[in-house]
Amino acid sequence: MKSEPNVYSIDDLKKEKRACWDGVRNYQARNFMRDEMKIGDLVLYYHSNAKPPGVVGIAEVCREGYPDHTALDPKDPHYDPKSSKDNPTWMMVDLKFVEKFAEMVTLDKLKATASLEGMLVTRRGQRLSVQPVESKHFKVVRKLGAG
DNA sequence: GCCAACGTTGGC
DNA sequence: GCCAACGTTGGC
Repeated sequence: MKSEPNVYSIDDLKKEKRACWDGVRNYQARNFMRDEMKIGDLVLYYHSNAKPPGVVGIAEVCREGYPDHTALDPKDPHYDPKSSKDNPTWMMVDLKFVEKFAEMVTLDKLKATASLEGMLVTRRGQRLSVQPVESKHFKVVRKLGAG
C-alpha cells in the first residue's frame, strides 16, 4: 500500500499504532480492500512521492473492508456525492503497525533485485495505491529491509 | 516542474 | 459505446 510520507508516513502509523485507510478513490484499489484483504494479512508500506520512493516497513490488516466514512462527509476533501450511507461506493480497511525496516528498500533497489522481477510496483506507470504482492516477493523485500 | 501513464467524465 | 478532454499519480 502506498502513502505519501508528507500525508501519512510509516512513522505516523508507528506513533498512532493503527489507522483507517481512508480516501482511496480508485475502484481497483477498493476492490482489493473490499474483497481480498483479510485480518492478519501483512502489507508492505510504500512511501510514494518521496525522495527516494520505496518500501519502508510492514503493517497488518486489523479490520476488513467497511465503508469509508470520509466519502459521506461533504466537508471532507474526499467527499463523493455518489456514495451514500445505504449504498457506500468506497471502502477501506484498518491497518496496524508491525515494523519499520532497519533499511528502507528503495524503488531503485526493488528494480535492481532479480528475484523481484515482475513485482507490480516496479512497473512503469503503475499508479495503483493498493496492489497485490506475491508472497515470494514479500519475503524478499522483508529480508532486504532487515538490512 | 515536467510529463508519461492512465482513470474518469461528458458530448455526441 | 466511442473518444477527446481533463485530472491525478508519482517517478524523474
